[in-house]
Amino acid sequence: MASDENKARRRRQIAEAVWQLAAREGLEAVTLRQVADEAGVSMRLVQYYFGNRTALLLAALEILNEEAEAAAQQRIEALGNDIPARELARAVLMELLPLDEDRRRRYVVQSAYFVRFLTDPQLQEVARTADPALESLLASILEADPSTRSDDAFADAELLIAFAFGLQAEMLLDQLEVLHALRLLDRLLDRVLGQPR
Amino acid sequence: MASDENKARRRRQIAEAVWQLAAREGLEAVTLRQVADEAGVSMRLVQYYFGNRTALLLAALEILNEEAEAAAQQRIEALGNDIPARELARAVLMELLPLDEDRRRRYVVQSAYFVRFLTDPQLQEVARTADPALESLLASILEADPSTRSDDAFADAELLIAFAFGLQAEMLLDQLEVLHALRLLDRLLDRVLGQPR
DNA sequence: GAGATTTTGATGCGATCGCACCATAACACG
DNA sequence: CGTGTTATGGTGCGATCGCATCAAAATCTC
Repeated sequence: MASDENKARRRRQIAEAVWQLAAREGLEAVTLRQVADEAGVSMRLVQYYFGNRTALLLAALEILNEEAEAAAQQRIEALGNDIPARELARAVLMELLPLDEDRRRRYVVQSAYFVRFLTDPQLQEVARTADPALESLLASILEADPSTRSDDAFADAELLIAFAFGLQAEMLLDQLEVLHALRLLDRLLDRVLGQPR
Repeated sequence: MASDENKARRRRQIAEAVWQLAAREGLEAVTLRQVADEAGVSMRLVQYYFGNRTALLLAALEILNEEAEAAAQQRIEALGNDIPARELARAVLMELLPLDEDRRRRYVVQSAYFVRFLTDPQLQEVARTADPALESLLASILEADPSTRSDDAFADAELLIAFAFGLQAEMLLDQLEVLHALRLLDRLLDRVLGQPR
């Protein structure tokens, strides 16, 4: 039936309202009534599609993560296959930075969920199963680089990703300009992979 | 008058209740009634000492930051003056990690405020004026190290601190063990300062 | 012990919250 | 065309929120 994709579209539309509200006023402003207003639908519809508020917040996060991964993969694949490993690793790490309004909004929302993970034991499981694929991906990229002889590519990947998350937070706070952040990223890549030139 | 320090004690006691609640159930659970219960005083007293909820949250953060800085400074000064620059830098960075319950609770609370900074324009100023001293401190430590010839110690300091913040987040999520985090920190120090041995 | 300060109590007001109930409009499909 | 699923709107209930008001204890200070 076509109603399935209509259903998915509706859910996405409502989830988008959740993101918008969360990014603008925080997760505690994500009430059923505000979400309904933001999405331009009735509060009853939000209940119809997601049940209760907890389920709404959880589903909105899942949809956000799906779209984020799809967008990141698309942006990286657009670079082509024949770029140097260093450039590829750089692109993966840059994906974690709020370099446009889309990603900025996304990481603001993710930060809000991050804090909830720290106090809500029910959500804590979701956080743990979300990321480790990222480290593996980056590690495999680093290992494929002939010019790099790292004794532990996975450790380097973990190191780089932790650094990128730190940059992300400081950029969200407007403590760090884009160009400055990229300069630090390149500096770290130099230290970890060896000078490129 | 001695009432001034009594007043400060009372404010600290109530602020402590704010931290406890925020670390356990998040900042949105910090209501005047809950804070009063947690502190073992009447709600009226919380109003008496802090006025409204906004002022309470702001004051609780300021007191938290003051205590954090004092504790960090004390812990670092306890190391003595004659330790190598690398060890000193390592100690400064370790101070940013949740290595005991005190710091864990503190960084959970700070993370909650961090997210509020992203949406509350009134608080955004506080975030910007909080940290830059940390980078300067670490940069001066790095510069004092004769075995290090960095072209830009401040950039190295920024890099290391961003990385430490990333570690902090992953540790708070229990995605990273303490020993693993310290191994990554040492690995990065090797890359930035040069191998120690 | 008088006077100032600190602390508590009871209580109410308007607003908002999540959630549920009921009725009905729009639409798909045999 | 009738029937059943899907989608929508309106509305109220109990709970909680921040904040305020009026009054009075309890404690401290000199």
